[in-house]
Amino acid sequence: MDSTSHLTKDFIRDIIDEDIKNNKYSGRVHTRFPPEPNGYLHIGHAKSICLNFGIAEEYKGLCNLRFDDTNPSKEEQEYVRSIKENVQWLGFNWEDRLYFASDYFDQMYGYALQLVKDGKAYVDDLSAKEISECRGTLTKPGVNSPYRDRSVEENLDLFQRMKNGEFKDGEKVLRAKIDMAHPNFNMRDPIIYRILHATHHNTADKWCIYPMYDWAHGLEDSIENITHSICTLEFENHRPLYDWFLDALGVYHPQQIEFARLNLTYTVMSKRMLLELVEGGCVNGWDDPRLPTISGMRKRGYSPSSIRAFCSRIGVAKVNSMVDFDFLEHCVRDDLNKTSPRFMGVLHPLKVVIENYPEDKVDEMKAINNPEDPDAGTRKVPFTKELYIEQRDFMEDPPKKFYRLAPGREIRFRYAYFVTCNEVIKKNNKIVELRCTIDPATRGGNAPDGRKVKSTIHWVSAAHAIDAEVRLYDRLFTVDNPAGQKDTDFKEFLNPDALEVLKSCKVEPALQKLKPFDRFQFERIGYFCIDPDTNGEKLVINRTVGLRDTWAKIQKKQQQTKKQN
RNA sequence: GGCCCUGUAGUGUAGUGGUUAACAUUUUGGCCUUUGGAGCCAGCGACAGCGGUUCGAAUCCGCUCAGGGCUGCCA
Repeated sequence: MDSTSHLTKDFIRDIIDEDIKNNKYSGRVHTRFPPEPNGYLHIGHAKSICLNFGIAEEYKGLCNLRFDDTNPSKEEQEYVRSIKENVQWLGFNWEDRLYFASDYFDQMYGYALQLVKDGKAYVDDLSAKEISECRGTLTKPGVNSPYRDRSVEENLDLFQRMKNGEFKDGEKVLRAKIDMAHPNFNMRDPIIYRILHATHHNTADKWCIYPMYDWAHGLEDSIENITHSICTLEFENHRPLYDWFLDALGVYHPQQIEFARLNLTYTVMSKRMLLELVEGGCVNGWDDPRLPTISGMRKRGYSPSSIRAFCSRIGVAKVNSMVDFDFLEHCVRDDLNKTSPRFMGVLHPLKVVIENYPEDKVDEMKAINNPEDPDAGTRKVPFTKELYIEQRDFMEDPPKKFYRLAPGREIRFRYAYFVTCNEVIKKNNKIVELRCTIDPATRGGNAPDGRKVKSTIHWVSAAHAIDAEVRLYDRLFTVDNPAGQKDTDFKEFLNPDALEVLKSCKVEPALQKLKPFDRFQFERIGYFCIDPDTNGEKLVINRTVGLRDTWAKIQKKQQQTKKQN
């Protein structure tokens, strides 16, 4: 894959290289992407997907899609559906390797039985609160449960009765017998099974005991013959337990490797916060284009390849870091620039009348579809006497360095003519119309006498324009780290201007042919895509990201120097 | 107070005992241009600190400092 191929190796690929060299796992590479189906995937998951599936591709190995569905109280089929869709959309293929942790519940139970028989696990009657109290603190060792030394026979009996539903939620748990004084909390007799009388999205009411993450995850990896179990940094302290379980059972033992999860400025990435925004109505669902969810980004107009390129280019390491949102935007512009067809669209229309142009004439101007891609060809754009241009492309009293249209000034209308503004028509002191003339000799955009103009602007024929609603998206939050502000709820930093709806935009007729999710560029404005709200009556367009805007920067600077003086 | 992990330009990464410390992004100039887009050229900008080992340390060792994680019957 072109843009997604990594330029330099990271520490994970170094480990894999070393393993292959040493013939560990007989040179196999088998990874997995193991989401819990309790929410929609976001750009942080994309990093993990690209890592796991990407490594499998590079090493000619395999990558499984596995749902880690061990907690029925939080999980839903709808999330399973969306996750599968997102992974596919990103361009990855799990082939016939779609698995559910819940498919292994029988095997996991069998392994638990083995652990009990080996005297390495026991049933504890302590309540959740008591267990917590016995666990000790960061500096004080824990104390043993009074039930820790039950006989194997008693434990076996009790555990089977737990499974048979003889006890209520929370009455008993199965715990590994490790070390209550261990400096690592995860090793202080961790809970393996809890009682939960809940209906599971996959196994329905078959089970009333459910395995805990630490017990389940290593077994899932082991059962699936995974070689490298890649997860995020917060599981570092769990690795000794991961290893302990697999060693205690004497089963196939993959290795866990941890990397730093992705953080992005001006957004939030935790499922809890995303859920809060969705359920609190701060956004319109999980696929709101303001959200960093895969579904939201898709609707916003991000291409799968742009996301893959981003994930590849940010690299993988063990330092906690915060990637600039600017970099994501750079990656999407970079990708879309090469692939997007260009169109002309006017977001804030200002009428222009060409005085020296015949009333009924329609001239088809030839426009290039994509200057980056000659194969994209050309199209015809109708030019007529009455046109719309962008309000910001005209200034009655232009400041220095404003090169666009102004009274008495000649500029170029893209793919059309040199145009001179002669008169400004106002109503209530507001500019409502411009009277201009063209130089007929400049048709196509060049003057036979070789004279130049300072700028080129886009336009749309009034008679042919399609009305469109354009939704402009901006960053979701006003601060770069909304989740990291002490004493203030992250929602306080929501950007009220993250969505701006423009109802009366005028776009060129060729847009009619596009379908929902089609991506394109409005020349001189930015990258956009068709929103699925589009129907026969209404054309709705989402802005993915604006073009780099040098004039806006100059303007900003001019205003700043004005303020200083 | 314990255990684990991590410190390289503003940001993200590379660098595995000898390099003018690299790349990308950001930013600042300039060139080019029928998108003030794209592209091209140049510039600014970093090894957390202190010791040690070594002819030589961003790299190895020690200490200090800083950041992150760990006390769910969540994952």
